[in-house]
Amino acid sequence: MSKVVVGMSGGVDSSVAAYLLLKEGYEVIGLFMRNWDATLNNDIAGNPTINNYICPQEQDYNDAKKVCDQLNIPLHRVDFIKEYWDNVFTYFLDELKKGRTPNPDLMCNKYIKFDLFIKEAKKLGADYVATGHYAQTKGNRLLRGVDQNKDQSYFLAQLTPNQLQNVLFPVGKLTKIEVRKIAEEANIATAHKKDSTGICFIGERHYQEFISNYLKPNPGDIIDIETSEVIGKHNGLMNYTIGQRRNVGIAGFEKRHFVCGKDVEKNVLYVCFGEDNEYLYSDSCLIENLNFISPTTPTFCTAKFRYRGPDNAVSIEYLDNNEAIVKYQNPVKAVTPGQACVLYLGEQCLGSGIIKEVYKNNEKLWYL
RNA sequence: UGCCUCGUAGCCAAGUGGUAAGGCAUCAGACUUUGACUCUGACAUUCCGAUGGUUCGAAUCCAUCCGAGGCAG
Repeated sequence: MSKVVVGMSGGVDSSVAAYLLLKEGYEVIGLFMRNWDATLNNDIAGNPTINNYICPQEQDYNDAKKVCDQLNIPLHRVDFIKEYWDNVFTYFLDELKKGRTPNPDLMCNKYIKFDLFIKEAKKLGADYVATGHYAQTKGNRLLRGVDQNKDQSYFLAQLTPNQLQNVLFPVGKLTKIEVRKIAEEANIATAHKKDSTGICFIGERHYQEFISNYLKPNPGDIIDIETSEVIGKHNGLMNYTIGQRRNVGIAGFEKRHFVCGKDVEKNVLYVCFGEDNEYLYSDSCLIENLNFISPTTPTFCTAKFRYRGPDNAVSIEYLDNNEAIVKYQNPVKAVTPGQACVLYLGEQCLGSGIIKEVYKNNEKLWYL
């Protein structure tokens, strides 16, 4: 009988994953991992649960334990708090300092869930490793999850084929509604638990307050990129991303404002007005850390520039150093350095790169 | 000092006699394993710089005062 270690997060998806694997006849072992400790990590300001009697990570463990008891499978536990800090959170902060918009969850999957976690699972004798991700594997290829609305392949697009070897995503062929239904019918304890959101393992936070625990505020000017007028003060470039409208702190203008750029040297935040302002659009970008999951490297495919963003038709020019130029068929709004450009061919997720520079009419956008 | 303009919620800003548009911000919520984006709802209950007056009735007309800016000097 094949042995599969399931990453139990304490949510419905991994609970149902374990349940389904049991029904399929696997020997199932649960493994819970904890990667964030608010006290150790000085996560104080903007933490809504800091004063709770029981912290959310422990509550999640208790939920995972409850489910494993129900399913009559063992639950092991491992802490990667230091590793998460070193590999994911440090990267996150470094990127912010550069004025970019990092995506920590991609790195979490690359360095923690599909690396350290898998190694831990192997120590437990795993033939396979499973998680509750909405994605599908085909051999060591990656496919989108069937539920278009929940598809999480975007977050997995920095994994290597090797990392996807012997990985199972049991809920990837289901919709969220079906997963909830299965959980209900099987009376699984987490059947009605709310979906988790926010940075994985950290949770929802008041973003600016959360960051203030780690990066000092650094106020500077907000400038209207079209008139060069100073129209306000920002409290640190790390608090803003391209395309952002809320929490910018300026008001009194006819049209809606959007963040369209930042200058780390001058400590300036650029904004523009109107939903379709030209400064928000680009027609190509340079990506780095190009990672291919698929063995084929096509010239034409589609690309997502943000999680849950639309698929855009693109063409690709491959360069050296794991870099490539991605040209979009139509201009795209708010393509942001630091975010992942994830490439798809139909349902297959080909791989991804991290957006490094953004261009329009063959010129690098000076304000990004 | 003479003359002129203006003073509406946190910020812009309609409304010039009939009983306070709208936008932005903010707050709450939906959506969401990245900071978004998007969507929904709330948001000046005697109040429109202050005080008097005209009027059935004024933020809208008149007077004075306070405050901001401009022209002349």
